Amino acid sequence: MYNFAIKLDNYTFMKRRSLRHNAIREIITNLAISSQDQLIHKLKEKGFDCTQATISRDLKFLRVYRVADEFGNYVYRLTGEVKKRRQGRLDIRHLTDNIKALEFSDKLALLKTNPGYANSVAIIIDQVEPFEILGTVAGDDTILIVAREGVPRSDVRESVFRIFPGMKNRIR
Amino acid sequence: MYNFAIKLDNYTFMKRRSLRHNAIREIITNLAISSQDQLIHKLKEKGFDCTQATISRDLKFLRVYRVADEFGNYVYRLTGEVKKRRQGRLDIRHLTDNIKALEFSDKLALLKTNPGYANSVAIIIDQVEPFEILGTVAGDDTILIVAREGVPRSDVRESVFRIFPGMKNRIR
DNA sequence: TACAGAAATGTATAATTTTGCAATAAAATT
DNA sequence: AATTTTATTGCAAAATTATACATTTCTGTA
Repeated sequence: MYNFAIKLDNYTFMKRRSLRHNAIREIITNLAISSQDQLIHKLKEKGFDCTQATISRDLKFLRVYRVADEFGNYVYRLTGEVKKRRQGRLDIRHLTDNIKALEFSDKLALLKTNPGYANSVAIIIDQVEPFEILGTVAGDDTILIVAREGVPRSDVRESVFRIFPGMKNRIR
Repeated sequence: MYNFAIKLDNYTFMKRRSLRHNAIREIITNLAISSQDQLIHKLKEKGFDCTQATISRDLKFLRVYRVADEFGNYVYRLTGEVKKRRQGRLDIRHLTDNIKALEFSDKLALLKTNPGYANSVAIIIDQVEPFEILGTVAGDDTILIVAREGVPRSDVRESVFRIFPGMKNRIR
């Protein structure tokens, strides 16, 4: 008699390492862990006893990484995890440095930025709410600016320049 | 005479740090860098001279992280970098679960997702390159889908459903 | 220009992570 | 079961990264 389907909901037969890996996944998705030592302690609470070296290998195996969060603290993340929205203090000058071009096509204005900056730049524009601008849609490195009906390009351009004064200096 | 397209390729007025940040982005997207010392050397080749401490701060600022690659080596990655993950059933399934609505306005289609998922979903659409869809712009929770000229809404809808079959079951 | 405050950086050091190697445990083979 | 092979782990040291503090550079203003 053979087994054709093997059920694995019983953790009893799982290897110790696999169990620990699962525990690690669970811990770092629910808690803000910023060092392997912290992880050791949380694991101990769950009954897993191991050294920091083992954790290091586990994290390597699981492709877990450590990255700065929005508050400037380091946290561990699972690969492929969806990143959270970023809010907070944004430096106009810094953002301006990452704006590459302002172009027009029909009634749309496109603000090109360095990769990853579109959202931050668009947030500023949205906060200012210039009369000339109806709304924006930000991708990764491009912002689509929709002008209010009847507003000419030059006005849109000026309103953007009003928000990011540094841009003017970089036009040749 | 007006400028309708404004180019900003003059980096002269950019802060030193911003320039270095750009260089770092470029280096780690193109090369497999596994330590900050390696990065220092590559930066030196590009004319940026700084210490490891500065790099550490730069990487923290840029939300760059280090993770094990498929060969067991550590490499630096940009946050939000496009992953060349296999496009398996599970991924599609998971993403579909995070799609909330498909709406139309004039010639534009808007795909609403849960926060943070717009980019991942848009990447899939871009990869498939359906004939009906000219391109997409992804924000945080909204994707703007631009249809090819003359393509009716129903065709756009069908092409989206073809990519995310699970949608049909959930969206009326 | 001179000055005050803020931002960026280097130095030295602390904190943290990674790894070679030996020991142990687990799995496979005979 | 005994033996061999492979995988996992701890220990200690090396490698790497983060940060406190001092110094320099930058920015805006009088």
